Amino acid sequence: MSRKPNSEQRRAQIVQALLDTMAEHGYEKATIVLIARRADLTPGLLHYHFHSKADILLALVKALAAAAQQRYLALAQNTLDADQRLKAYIDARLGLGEGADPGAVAAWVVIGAEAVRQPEVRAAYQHAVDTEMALLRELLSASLAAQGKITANAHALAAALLAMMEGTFQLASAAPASMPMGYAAPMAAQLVRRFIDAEPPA
Amino acid sequence: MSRKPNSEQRRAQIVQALLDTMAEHGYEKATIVLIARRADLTPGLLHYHFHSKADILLALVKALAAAAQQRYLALAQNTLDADQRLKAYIDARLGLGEGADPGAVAAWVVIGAEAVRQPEVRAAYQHAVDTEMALLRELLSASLAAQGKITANAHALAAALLAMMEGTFQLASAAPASMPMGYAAPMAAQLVRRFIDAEPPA
Amino acid sequence: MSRKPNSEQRRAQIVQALLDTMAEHGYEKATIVLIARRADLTPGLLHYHFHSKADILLALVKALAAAAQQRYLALAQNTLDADQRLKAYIDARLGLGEGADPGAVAAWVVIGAEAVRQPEVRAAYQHAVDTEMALLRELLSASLAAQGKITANAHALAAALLAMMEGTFQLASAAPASMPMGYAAPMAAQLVRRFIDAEPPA
Amino acid sequence: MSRKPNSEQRRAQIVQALLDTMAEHGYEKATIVLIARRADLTPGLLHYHFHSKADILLALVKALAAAAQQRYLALAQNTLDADQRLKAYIDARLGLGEGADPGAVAAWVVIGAEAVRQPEVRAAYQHAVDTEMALLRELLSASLAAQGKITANAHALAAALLAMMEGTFQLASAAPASMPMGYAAPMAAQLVRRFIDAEPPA
DNA sequence: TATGAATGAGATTTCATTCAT
DNA sequence: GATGAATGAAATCTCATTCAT
Repeated sequence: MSRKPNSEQRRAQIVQALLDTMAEHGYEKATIVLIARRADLTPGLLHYHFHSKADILLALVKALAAAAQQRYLALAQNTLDADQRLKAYIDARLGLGEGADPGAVAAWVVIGAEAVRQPEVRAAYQHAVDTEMALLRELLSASLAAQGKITANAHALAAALLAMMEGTFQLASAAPASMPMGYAAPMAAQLVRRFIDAEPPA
Repeated sequence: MSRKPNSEQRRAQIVQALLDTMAEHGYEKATIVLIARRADLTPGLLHYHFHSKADILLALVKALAAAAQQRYLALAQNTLDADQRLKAYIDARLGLGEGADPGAVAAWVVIGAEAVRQPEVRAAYQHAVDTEMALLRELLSASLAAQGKITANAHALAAALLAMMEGTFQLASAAPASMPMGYAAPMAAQLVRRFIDAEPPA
Repeated sequence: MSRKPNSEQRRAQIVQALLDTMAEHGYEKATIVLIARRADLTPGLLHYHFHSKADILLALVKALAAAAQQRYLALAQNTLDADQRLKAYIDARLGLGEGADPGAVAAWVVIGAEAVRQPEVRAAYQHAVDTEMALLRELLSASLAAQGKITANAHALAAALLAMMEGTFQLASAAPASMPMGYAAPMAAQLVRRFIDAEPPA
Repeated sequence: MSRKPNSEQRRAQIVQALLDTMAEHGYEKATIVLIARRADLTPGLLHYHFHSKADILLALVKALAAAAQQRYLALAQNTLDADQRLKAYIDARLGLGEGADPGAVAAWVVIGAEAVRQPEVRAAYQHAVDTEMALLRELLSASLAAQGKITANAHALAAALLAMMEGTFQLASAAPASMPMGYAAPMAAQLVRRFIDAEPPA
């Protein structure tokens, strides 16, 4: 409201700088000075725009969650059939599109670990997970229903798929050399497909 | 005359204290003082037995990897058939047995994030991942072969399954409230089972 | 709007405080807290202006070397004849003028010992020695030439004179009670004088 | 007296280890563990044979001073004439013989710096300097007298020569690359020779 | 808004010395 | 004599946060 015009831009700039710095150094070693340097700002200014370093992290978690939500909305707009939407979703998350921003992926992994100990981060992380779970469940239920299958296992299947996604991020960030390239999206799609095919009819 | 060395037990004690402390506070906030207090030792003694805090972490990574390897060996001894061995493996990793040590799981998640930025941790983490991948691939290949299926996709399937496991640990540690309980092991088993069933014959 | 930088004066202040503290306690016992106290600053601030304690030492070495260089320039400006310049130089270094800052002399002695083990200090120390050697050689060559003597031994003579100077500093700092007072400058001048007189003509 | 047979040998072993370690790391960084390792002993044993680390240093200073004294006695035994004895002394101190143990030279330089701040070391250092001064003065007086010269300046000349020696050690240890090789002994001898030659007759 | 110096709490690490065995 | 673990004090360094300008 009373913020000067460039405030929002500054905040975004700082949040992005935290993302970049965290992907490289982790959260604790992403010092205010390093973040400021990356953002091409001065340390003092970061505390003008954010109350604390933890606040920047929180803003980042929310920004990443919002970006995911955004991708969902873009996806939901298309009036594709259920199977195509599910396929598109998996590709968006695990395909080359996601791999195109390894920094965000690494930052997300670091955030996941911070969620283990920081209650506020955990809350934001859980909220993002809940949102994603709801979306996934919806996509899977629709796909199951379209095949005339029971939807009772949609929840558990969504959880397994989400875990696979999070684990893929983890492994891509921490052990890229050990994983076969490009395996994730097609294999996930096929696992889901065959699971659905084998489900009993409704 | 001379004093009896007790380094090995002290080191184990310290490593265990790091595990406990890390599970609760993360790596950076697991200070030497906290670790020492948990181990009921003085801070100086930690640096007598380990060169640095990073060294304790490295020892922990190796200990956890060795423990996993140990579970594999125990498993391999049993002369179960391929399917039973695969099922037992998944249960051991994702079932209640694994859940019985949530501390180790949380520590592993934190280690995964540290691997993003610490080269030496990354190397040890990757080694553990490689070992696990090799084991998983062997189990899956055997199961596929036993069904008379092609084994070409064993590698990608192993990667997907490993990702699902790592992601399950992550979600169990950081967003336990959001996940359906006990979903992981049976759902993973079923996904793999149906995938294998749908593979073409060799 | 923005704050005016004062780093240069702070750095000089800190370097001077290290000099004072080192002259009294040596390098290792010149702790950050002691230096800060002497400079009337907080310990943290020292690390804001210098990366490490070793960096302060390096700055001190360079400052002392620069001060010596400065004295040379002031000396060179005077258009005295060769003999007078040489005499003035020896007096400036070994006479009461130099003795007027026993702190700097003691600090220089301590630096010489640190140069034995710290490569970066050694490099800076060597550079100072090289500069001094070049100057001395020039002064001696001019004096020899003015007398019509060969200048082949100017280098070795310069080395001997420099050694005498360094040793005088050492003895003045570590064993002042054992040395005859005020012997250094006149005796050095006379030794050089008689050496030159006895050199063969060019 | 009541010490066990190997005590003296152990002490010598430890003192030598301090010398070696100090030459490389300086006094403060020559830790008990490093010294013990160099002596192939255990840390605890060092404090059995010496009350404190400072005590080992003191023993080292005395050992080095005694070794110099020893060289004097060996020298004095020879019934050379005054000039030859002086020449032999300078060679023994500054010639290749001395350069053959650069470790002892470096240790002596470090001791000189420690003498700036440690009273007990200073006392021992001064005693060594006094002894050396007395010897030098005697040699110079004898040489002057043998030439029929006045001996009034023997003290100041001895001081200058001692300073040159100490400075040579300093420069050889801290700036070896900057000094002409082998300059020290012949140049010192020549400086003294020409000084004496130019002295007035008694 | 913006700067950058300044603070102070706290972290890791070092190490002489002690001491039970 | 000998060992090596243990202690505790102290050192360097880090860094989020504050604040005068």
